[in-house]
Amino acid sequence: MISFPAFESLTRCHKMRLSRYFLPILRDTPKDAEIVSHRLMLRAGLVRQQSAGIYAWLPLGLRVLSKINAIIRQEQDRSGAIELLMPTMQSADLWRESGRYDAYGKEMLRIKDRHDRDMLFGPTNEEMVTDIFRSYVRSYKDLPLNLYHIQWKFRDEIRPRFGTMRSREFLMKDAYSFDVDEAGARHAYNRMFVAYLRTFARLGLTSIPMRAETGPIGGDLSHEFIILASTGESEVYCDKSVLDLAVPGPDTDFNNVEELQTIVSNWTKPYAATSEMHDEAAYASVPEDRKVAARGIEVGHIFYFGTKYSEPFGAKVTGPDGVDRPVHMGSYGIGPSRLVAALIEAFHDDQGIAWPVEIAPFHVGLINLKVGDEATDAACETVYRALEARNIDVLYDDTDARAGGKFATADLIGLPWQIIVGPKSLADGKVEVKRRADGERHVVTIEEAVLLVAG
RNA sequence: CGGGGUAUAGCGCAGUCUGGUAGCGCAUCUGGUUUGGGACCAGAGGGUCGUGGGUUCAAAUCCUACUGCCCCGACCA
Repeated sequence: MISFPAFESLTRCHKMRLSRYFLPILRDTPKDAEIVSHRLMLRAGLVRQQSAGIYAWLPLGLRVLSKINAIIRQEQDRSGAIELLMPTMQSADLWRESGRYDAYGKEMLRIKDRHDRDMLFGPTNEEMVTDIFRSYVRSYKDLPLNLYHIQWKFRDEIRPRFGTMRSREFLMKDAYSFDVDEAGARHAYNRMFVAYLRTFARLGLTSIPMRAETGPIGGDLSHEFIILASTGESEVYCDKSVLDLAVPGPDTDFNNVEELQTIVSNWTKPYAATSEMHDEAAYASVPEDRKVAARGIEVGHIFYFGTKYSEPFGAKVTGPDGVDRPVHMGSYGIGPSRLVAALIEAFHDDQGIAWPVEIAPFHVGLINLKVGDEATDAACETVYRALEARNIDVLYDDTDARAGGKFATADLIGLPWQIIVGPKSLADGKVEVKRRADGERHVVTIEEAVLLVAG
């Protein structure tokens, strides 16, 4: 099977000249944007609003989204999930089978095709994936199975707001697990739990799993993954000790039931709940100096729902005893388009965005302070080619703008490293390297600069 | 869905009360002077004033209907 990271590395362009790029920077803040991530996404040319809660992803924003998706894919694949791609448009008949065509209400965007058939823009895919499953899978030997896709969803929110944080059209990674019994489903749940911890950590985020509403099934198998941010929509309460837990490493054995259960148990032991699930009595027993009451952004949600869909859909497998049983299912969602906004909430300062290295749209911004000058042009070309040779993503500012404007743009779009080439340092054969996150600068030779940013 | 706003050049706004044929800043283009943290001078281009209907000699401006967008509340990756 061709893995997506390999596919993406074939198509990704590693270098770009700003003079030839499409990067519409806004100097002024559009008045609609209330929260900092929304402002910066518009100003840095990541997205453009096309309608209420509907956004076009501009080239720089798409690069970030793609990098997030690549990390999500790697961790989903590592945990044993398998990617497919289901359509955005779905037939209403499928949703009538589960009873959700009526139950979903106005949040579902309903459409009629030319033959007057009832269609809808999918807000989620439980029905469709269950239909796919029941069409092909007959035996317990084919389980466990976890199918996921990354696809656009539409939920006709009453009031979309906060840019891509709460949009109507949004990208979602949704995974669906199928197991022969509840014990198997619990292990499937734990696999996703660990995959999520790893995914958010790789994105540079500290995520906290919190008990969430379980719906009709009950039990303890639903968690929201929350990152702390003052602009978050959720009120959260937790025991600070959860922040010190070690994230499971890449060598985690996802087939080892005990190992995963131990990890999940450790992570769910400290108190952590959103306001809906908050238990004052339990919170009161958390030592005073470890209490955290804050706001958070929900970036992931996992839950087990047993046979809620498999039963009405007749999604059964034949067990070793020859008896057919409906499969036990769970679903697991991450919102990449929301994550872009959440990441900016977590990584910005007064000058603009400061992307974590893993998901920065480019790794390096190469700034030519005197375009047209033979020496600076030549030095920049040398750096540009050296970075290209090492497959380091570079955005080369070869425009003839003034120094101040270039610095402002570079800080705004927030690439992790800036290599600044100007006559001043070049007089000594040096260039300047600036780390965006903390502003630390080094005046070094070109060779040293390339090594420095290469890490 | 209820409440409150708003709609004039790519962005931010003035002009509306008191009707007379559209302006400012930024951005863009041209020329010049500049050039290490968002320069300066001179010139230029760009607008069915959200849409439809109405009043009037005349509508961005008054009346009316509609629509888009934003904000505040209850639901959600």
